[in-house]
Amino acid sequence: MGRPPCCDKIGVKKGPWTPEEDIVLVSYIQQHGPGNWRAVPTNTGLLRCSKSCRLRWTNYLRPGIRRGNFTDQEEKMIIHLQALLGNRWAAIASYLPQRTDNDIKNYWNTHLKKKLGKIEGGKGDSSESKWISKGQWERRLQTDIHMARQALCEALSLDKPSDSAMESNQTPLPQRADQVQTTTYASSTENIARLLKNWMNKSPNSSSEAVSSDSSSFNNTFSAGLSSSPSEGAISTTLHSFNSSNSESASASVETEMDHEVKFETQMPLTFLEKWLLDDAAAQGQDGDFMDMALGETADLF
DNA sequence: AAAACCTTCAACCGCTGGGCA
DNA sequence: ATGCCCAGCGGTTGAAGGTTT
Repeated sequence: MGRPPCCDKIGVKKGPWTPEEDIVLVSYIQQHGPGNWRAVPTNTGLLRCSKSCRLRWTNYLRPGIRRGNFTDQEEKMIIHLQALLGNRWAAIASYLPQRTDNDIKNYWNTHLKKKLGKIEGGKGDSSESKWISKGQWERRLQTDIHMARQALCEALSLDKPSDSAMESNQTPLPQRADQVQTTTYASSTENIARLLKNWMNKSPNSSSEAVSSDSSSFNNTFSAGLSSSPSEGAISTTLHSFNSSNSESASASVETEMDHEVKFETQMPLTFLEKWLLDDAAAQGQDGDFMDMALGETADLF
């Protein structure tokens, strides 16, 4: 009874991914773009189920992922959004395009929950219980509507040539509109270079000098390191073509993420979000307590 | 030095909902 | 209208590394 497994368990590998597997997956997506995950194990020869491939890509190999410590701003935003949306990590992650939902979820469970727990401990009741008592689903629904509206606005504004967010070149990172491709390229390069670096370091035959996280040297490394791979032909394609094919044939979600990334870096999303939420609440004139609760509680924490 | 305990996070599991025949 | 397939999501697990005793 029950739902059959997504893939037959026989011959399906589980556990941590090896650099070799990563490279095969990346090279496949390089050619075909993300999506149609069902076909990925068949076409690549990877002994992984489609879910595992998708997860590996979205949580680790996807371009634009930032790893490491969360900034104060990111932390505040997560707390903020969690108060508004609950444990809807994918929705929260859409406002932190450099972070995966899995990362945010882990960070919440390992860091923020404790942090909040300490602070809330002195206050008595938890914010969660408040939520339930105040009609959580109605509010979530409202938030969903707001999010949809915002997404539409953003989508429409992308077509405008003079987006103020795009004009900013004061950030240290290359984030102008004409540099988005470069950024994407660098990000994916960094991800893959990192895994290659680890791979090379682990390999007794390899020289650590051969690998650099510098994107300019990556292509050489990439082809050199893979000359014995079974899918050499696919892999020898440059990452530049990966980037361009990705941007052309990849799913809309990837493009949206890139667009989010540009805006995130240049526009202080927390204030933007707050303004949006406050404006909306004020316009409706019926949810002041909701905003007070969401913003007030998190504001106290810092 | 080593055992016990704790923390982190990558990966898995199972459920849900949308698309399609 | 119905059932199947698939992608996506959130909760959970467990291995690995770090810290404490």
